[in-house]
Amino acid sequence: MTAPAHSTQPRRSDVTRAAILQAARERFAADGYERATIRAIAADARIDPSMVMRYYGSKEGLFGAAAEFDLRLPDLTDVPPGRLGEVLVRHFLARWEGDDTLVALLRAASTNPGAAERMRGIFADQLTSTVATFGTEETMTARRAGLVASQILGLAFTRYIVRLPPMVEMDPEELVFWVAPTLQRYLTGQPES
Amino acid sequence: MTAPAHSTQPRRSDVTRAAILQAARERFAADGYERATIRAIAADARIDPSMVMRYYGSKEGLFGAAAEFDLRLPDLTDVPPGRLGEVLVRHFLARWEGDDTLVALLRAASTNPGAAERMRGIFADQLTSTVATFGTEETMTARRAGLVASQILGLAFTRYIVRLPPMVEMDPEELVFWVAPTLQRYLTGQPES
DNA sequence: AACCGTTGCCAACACGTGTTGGCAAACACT
DNA sequence: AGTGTTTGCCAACACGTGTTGGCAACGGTT
Repeated sequence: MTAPAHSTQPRRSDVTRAAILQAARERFAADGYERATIRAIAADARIDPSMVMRYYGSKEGLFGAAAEFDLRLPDLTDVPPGRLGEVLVRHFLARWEGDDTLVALLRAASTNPGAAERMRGIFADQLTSTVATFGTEETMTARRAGLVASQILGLAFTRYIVRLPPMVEMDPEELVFWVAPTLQRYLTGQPES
Repeated sequence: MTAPAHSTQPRRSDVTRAAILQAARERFAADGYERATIRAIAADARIDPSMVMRYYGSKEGLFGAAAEFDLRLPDLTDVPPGRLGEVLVRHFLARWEGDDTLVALLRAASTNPGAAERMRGIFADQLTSTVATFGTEETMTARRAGLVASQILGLAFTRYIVRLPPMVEMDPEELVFWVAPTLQRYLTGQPES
């Protein structure tokens, strides 16, 4: 909102903007939307709180920018149909170990309506469209995607948010071993007769 | 803190206490820990905010009282071993449709460390001990319980918190159909070789 | 060198929060 | 009837929040 939105020339303040964004992601991920204060984020980024306002307009605007997230779902067309679940779990685990964004979004979605809306968008659009590539019937596709989301988000929730000890201790391979068949069935299992 | 803790005679203010508790549960469930204000809870209970403090000491104390929760897991010893998953899903769905407490705890656990701790306690103690009734090896039992929790909480999270449309629209029977086999495998499936 | 937009900080505002102390009415009990 | 306790409300405090406006230093352009 400071310059023409589609201006492509780099601004001198880009490093500051990036620092703010990273600090915001970390704080939102660690504390959730309401506990993460602009002052704390600004302190992490070593700048004045008012800078955050100038560059991102408001706290909600900052969150909107910090919680931009792409699942980066792989192309599943050339995956053996029997290994879809396994590929998906692996992808998700790799995707959010080391990226705070999803955790931030997850934490915030519990209390912030806007964040919940975005979460809905991500899993409705990105996941559903991926599931649809090899699915058939429309409402069934949506339900399969929803079920996959329920297990995936439950995994993330128990492992990264609540930190249930057994879920934290299991290494990725063991999680894949247990969870992959679940997703597999949600994706390709035969619906109720 | 007002009277001898173990006094069993009813106080005249018990109805007020109960009203506060119910309003607190609803607010915590709807808004999460930080957004649910003492003033709003007091207004719902048609009482002065200072009453909340007198009866529950602090906001955290109020939450502690409001989020007291028992999973009320049924005795699984006389359930056919092949239907454990089904029984569990049914129980959970019935348990928290119409009781805000778990939703309140779930929302709060995302941002409030104390709530997360309590959540850990509930699923570690209650669920694990139930799983242990027919389980064998100790760390394996804990992991089975964790996996069950991941799917159960993921179900609750997507259905009641984020409200993913397909997860909201599915009726309980359909959820049972899909999720029961997952829990069944987490409970009785053969571990990694 | 003079100019103008950008980057940054400081101080402050308006507001909502949890929390407290005091005081009046209602009650219980002798 | 009189006394001590309980229940409730009011007003206020101290504090942290998001947010704003002004002002100094800097950078590039002419």
